[in-house]
Amino acid sequence: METTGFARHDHGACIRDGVTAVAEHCRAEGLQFTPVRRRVLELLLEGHRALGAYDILDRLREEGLGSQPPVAYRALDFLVKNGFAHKIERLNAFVACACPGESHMPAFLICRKCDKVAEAEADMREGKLAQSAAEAGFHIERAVVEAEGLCPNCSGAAA
Amino acid sequence: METTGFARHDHGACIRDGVTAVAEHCRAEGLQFTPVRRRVLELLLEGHRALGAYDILDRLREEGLGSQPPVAYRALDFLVKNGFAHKIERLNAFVACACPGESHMPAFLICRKCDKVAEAEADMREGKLAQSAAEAGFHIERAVVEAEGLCPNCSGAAA
DNA sequence: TCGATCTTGTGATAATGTAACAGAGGGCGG
DNA sequence: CCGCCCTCTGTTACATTATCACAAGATCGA
Ligand SMILES: [Zn+2]
Ligand SMILES: [Zn+2]
Ligand SMILES: [Zn+2]
Ligand SMILES: [Zn+2]
Repeated sequence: METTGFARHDHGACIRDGVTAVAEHCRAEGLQFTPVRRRVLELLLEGHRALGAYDILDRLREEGLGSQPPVAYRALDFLVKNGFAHKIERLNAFVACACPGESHMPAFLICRKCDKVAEAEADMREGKLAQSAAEAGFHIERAVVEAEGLCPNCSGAAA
Repeated sequence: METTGFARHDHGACIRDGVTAVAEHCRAEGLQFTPVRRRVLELLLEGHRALGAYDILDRLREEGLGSQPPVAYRALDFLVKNGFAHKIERLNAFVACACPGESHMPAFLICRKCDKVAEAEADMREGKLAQSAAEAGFHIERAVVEAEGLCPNCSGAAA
């Protein structure tokens, strides 16, 4: 149950660890962790915030790593397909995965004030919804769970 | 716990009841249930499926009710804002609400084969996710819950 | 009737996402 | 070394989804 992102933590290590974990997974599975893909992952890890594809593309362009939409989308597709990042449907934006490589059903807590995003575990195949889905004969395979509200920092300040 | 849409039911009544329920709510609250808004609601009720804004716009155009995107988006905004319809973020599409007017936290079961959508209740303010969110100090206000899988009809056929 | 307010018509444009194809590069059997 | 296959990249063009801005019409109560 990862809910870092709101809590204070060593964020430098957070980025380094995220990148090296993905690098190792790629090595282990024969995936190519190319410069563009690495850089996009770093950008996603940078702020525990969701970034739009075009935000990322702007950064890549500044750094000479690519200038056309497909460059950003391809890197993001790679990261999402391999479980190193997730798409936040509500925001049309992307975040780095908190536990890369492990297959899971992620849920997200999105602060509407500071836009930070934390990842949590929410297996929708159990719980009340799953139960009534099962009663209706519906078989849940995947689920998008995106909760919006106020993070601890902002709910204090906004009071 | 509404999971109609997959079950066989009197769909003619389903549409009529949906429209009249919304009409009454509008009357009670002084909202204008204009022809475009009514027609968009009918279209959404038609198939228990999510329709894109441009699908709706095409239908409106055929019927002479409007031809430019804002026409469709404004009607949809009205319906969503007043709880008569919901947006399915995963599909960038819209469905009629199953219990119009009542304030609720809807969840959706989306069949990946036949594209039908059923609405269920899933108050994310209780349950495991809410609990760990609370532990992290996060206050959930709204939630997008969209489960994808196979509906009873399709899971039999697809086996 | 008058004005305030909500609704609609319409053209333009922004934001997000894909298709298609040519070229660069690296491993690998010949 | 060469040519083949494969993945990744560069680029053009395009498709889809959504919003802005402003004028005109409809509604409703004072
Ligand atoms: Zn961090
Ligand atoms: Zn916050
Ligand atoms: Zn029905
Ligand atoms: Zn189905």
